[in-house]
Amino acid sequence: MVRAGLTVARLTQAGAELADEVGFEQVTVSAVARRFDVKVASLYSHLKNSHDLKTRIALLALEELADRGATALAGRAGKDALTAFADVYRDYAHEHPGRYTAARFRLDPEAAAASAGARHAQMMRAILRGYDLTEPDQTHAVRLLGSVFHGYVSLEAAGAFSHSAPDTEESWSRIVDALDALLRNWPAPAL
Amino acid sequence: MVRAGLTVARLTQAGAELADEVGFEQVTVSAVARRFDVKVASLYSHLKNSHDLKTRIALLALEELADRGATALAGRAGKDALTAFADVYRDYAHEHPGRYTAARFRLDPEAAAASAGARHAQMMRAILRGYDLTEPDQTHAVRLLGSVFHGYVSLEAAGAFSHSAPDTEESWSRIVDALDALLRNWPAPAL
DNA sequence: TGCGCACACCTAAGATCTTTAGGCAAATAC
DNA sequence: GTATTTGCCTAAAGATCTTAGGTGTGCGCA
Repeated sequence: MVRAGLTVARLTQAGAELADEVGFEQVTVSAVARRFDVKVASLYSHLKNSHDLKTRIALLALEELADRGATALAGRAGKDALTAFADVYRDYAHEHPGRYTAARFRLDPEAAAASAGARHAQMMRAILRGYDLTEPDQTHAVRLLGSVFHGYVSLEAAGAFSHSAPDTEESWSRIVDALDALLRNWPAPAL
Repeated sequence: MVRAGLTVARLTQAGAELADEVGFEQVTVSAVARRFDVKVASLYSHLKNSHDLKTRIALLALEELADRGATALAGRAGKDALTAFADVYRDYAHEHPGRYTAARFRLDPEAAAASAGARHAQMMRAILRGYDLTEPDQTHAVRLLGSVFHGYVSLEAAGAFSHSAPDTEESWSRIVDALDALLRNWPAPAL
């Protein structure tokens, strides 16, 4: 019989495609096996288990997202950088909804440490260099940016904004504008 | 044999408790049946299917959250209202992680329409009455608030902030302060 | 108080997914 | 060209979901 040429990388890739097509929740070891026209058990020489597959897809998505972020940030600063980076998140989520969901998959500590998570945080800090924030405030701002990007994209994907005007495109750009304004006038700690 | 006294409400409640104990992902029709010491098939006279159960838990969580929000908002305005409402979200997520996850379960349109989603939006609009925003900007601001609350709480729950100082408590209050400042100085549309 | 009916819960069974154990054949190594 | 590695397979057990059809309980009503 002809071998299918399974590798962890190809399985992960296929899982990511599957996620975009049918949703990350529906990604199963069986479904991936079907896609390679191979018996389910065969995947277990490459993957530890189902959770392992999902973790790998999550790590792939985080890498891709970080790569796009890095590209977007190159040669940009200030509001320009902020906008470009924000759009990377939203565009990625639109193009790859399943992968984006995967990127928010709860990773166990070891996986998290090996993930591109740190790169994401560093890029946000790089953006903030264009604004005038003291060190502790920078951390707060990083968390705010992460929250807004992640929150907006999630809610939009969940359809939370889909039943009200105006369109989400406009809200997005107005919100990014607002964040820029906020970062330029970050308030001092309350008394 | 003694009847267990199954009702949709009790099943939903049990599912919600289970979600908080072992995570929303682990909530299964079988697990709920086990909790009532009843055969799995028995639940299918009360529930349409597994998805139905999850939807009901999600609706329950959204109601509870809206109730708490309404209580918090009573007699408050401005920043006071904003802070109280924000804390409702975060506290609920801490107290009931499984339910909070459930609240973000993707609802089909009919379920969404019957959900407390509209109450949430209305409460946010009520908060914004304490700030001076024109109508379209109010919508953008509602979306921003939703994004930040949801995003922050999700990322915190996912452990995204757990490996860096300062503590998440402080970031949270500084971020709410920042939102207040932003709402008081909402920028005009970019040219 | 007793009768009948509705329905609450059950048994049975098929389908899908996960995971492990052990086997055969194809690729690779010498 | 043989030997070894290893990729993929068969087999099997356990879990979940879901449907179909059966039985006894408890309530409404006479």
